[in-house]
Amino acid sequence: MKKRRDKQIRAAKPAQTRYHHGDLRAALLARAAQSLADHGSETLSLRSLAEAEGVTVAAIYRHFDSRDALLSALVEEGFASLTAKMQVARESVKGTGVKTRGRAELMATGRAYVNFAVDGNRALFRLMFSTDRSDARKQAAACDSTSLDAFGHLHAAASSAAGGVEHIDDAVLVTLWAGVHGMALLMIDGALGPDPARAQRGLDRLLNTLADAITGSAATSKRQDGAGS
Amino acid sequence: MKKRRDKQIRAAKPAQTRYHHGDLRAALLARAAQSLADHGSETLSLRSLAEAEGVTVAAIYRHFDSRDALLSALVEEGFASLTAKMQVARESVKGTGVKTRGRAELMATGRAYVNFAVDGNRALFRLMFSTDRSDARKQAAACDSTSLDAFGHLHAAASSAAGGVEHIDDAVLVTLWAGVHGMALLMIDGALGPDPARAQRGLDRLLNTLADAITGSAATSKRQDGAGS
DNA sequence: ATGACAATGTGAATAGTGTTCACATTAAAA
DNA sequence: TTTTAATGTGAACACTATTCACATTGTCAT
Repeated sequence: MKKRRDKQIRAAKPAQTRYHHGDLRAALLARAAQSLADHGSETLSLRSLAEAEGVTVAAIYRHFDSRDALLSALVEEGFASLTAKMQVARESVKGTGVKTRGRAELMATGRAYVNFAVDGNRALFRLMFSTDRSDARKQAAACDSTSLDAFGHLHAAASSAAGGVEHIDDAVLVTLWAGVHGMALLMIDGALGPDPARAQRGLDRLLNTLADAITGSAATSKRQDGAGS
Repeated sequence: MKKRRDKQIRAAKPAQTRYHHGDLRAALLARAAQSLADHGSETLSLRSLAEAEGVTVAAIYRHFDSRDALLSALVEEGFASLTAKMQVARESVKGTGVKTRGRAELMATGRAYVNFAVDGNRALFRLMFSTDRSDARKQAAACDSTSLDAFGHLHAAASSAAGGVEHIDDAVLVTLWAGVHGMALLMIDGALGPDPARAQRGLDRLLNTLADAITGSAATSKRQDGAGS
């Protein structure tokens, strides 16, 4: 069977057949995001998008230069959403003790990174870090701004974990990013098996280990907090 | 510009126009692997593959059920190659001291994982961990066998690092896998910037930190070995 | 209000794609 | 040698993205 680009995205609302749609660009993005979440990025056709919106394919090209451009717009939204979620997670950490609060911030931020990817944004997350879209301009810009925003939040959280101290070793930050990034992708791809608790334990261990490395404390091998159930 | 599935894969050798190709399946796989490395997985067309091999598109379907099935065959080759490289790397570690040798094995295995992905297998590596190919059967099998082979090598290396037969905590292993996996993908996607040394330092720090966590030793924050120069 | 103009949507056409099918050719088995 | 299974061919089908000349509409200055 051929992997069709899904035809029946959603039946369009009546849309009193007026010539101009009103806000087509936003509508297309919303429906594309839905289709992306439902069926992945490869099977996402401009034709079905247009049909679902009660509009012609060519109309899409008044708002996006190409299919890749539309995907890039979704990616941009995705990065904004990711950084927002990380920020919210970090700021919503209550706690008095400086050290324990820093660790909690680090863990909340890391969990937010992974949860964003796993909770309803699997295909989007993969797309966000895929470089083979043809518009390298957007990608370069994204790498220097949006993507690094996420990195910035990890950096800030790590700083808090270090007790507000500046200048966290870059190698540690890269390790942190790689850890949460890899965990997110392994979970998305189902490589860790069907048990979600396994990934959860792994993530907690990862963040605790890195928090220990950052604060310089030791004897973390037996740590279990946060993984409780 | 449309993202064409590349037309000019390679001019076919004369191929004395005999009706039967001889070993079409292998030839297709080889050329597909080349195209994958050169231009990514999305732009890989059966038509160009067939043309390059001096054969008709339909002939491909005598050897593969679908395009996805061909890609899955490449994925299988990829996992075999990855695990082989990991094994070679781990076995080629010389050393007398039990502890230092274990650590060296862990680092060699982890580096092999990342190097496989980065050195000429970028698109393949992404494909290997992509779940949206339609043949879920192969994927499930791959998850239970080939993919877990790689995990097995990480496990063995971690065991060595622990100084022998110890029972390594699964959460630590997952952390290890996530770390090298994420590092590989961040490097592939260029998220770490143009400086390769940065990723190298990050990877070394990651592996050292995890080796410390496994052996239970402490005070590793200042460790620098392996990241030399 | 009216005209000019830019924004937006339409159809049709082009070129490329995976997949299937009846048929042709060849190698291997009986 | 005859039969049979494997392999390759051409032509279709149903998709896809992209582009183009053209039609319709909202907006803004006159």
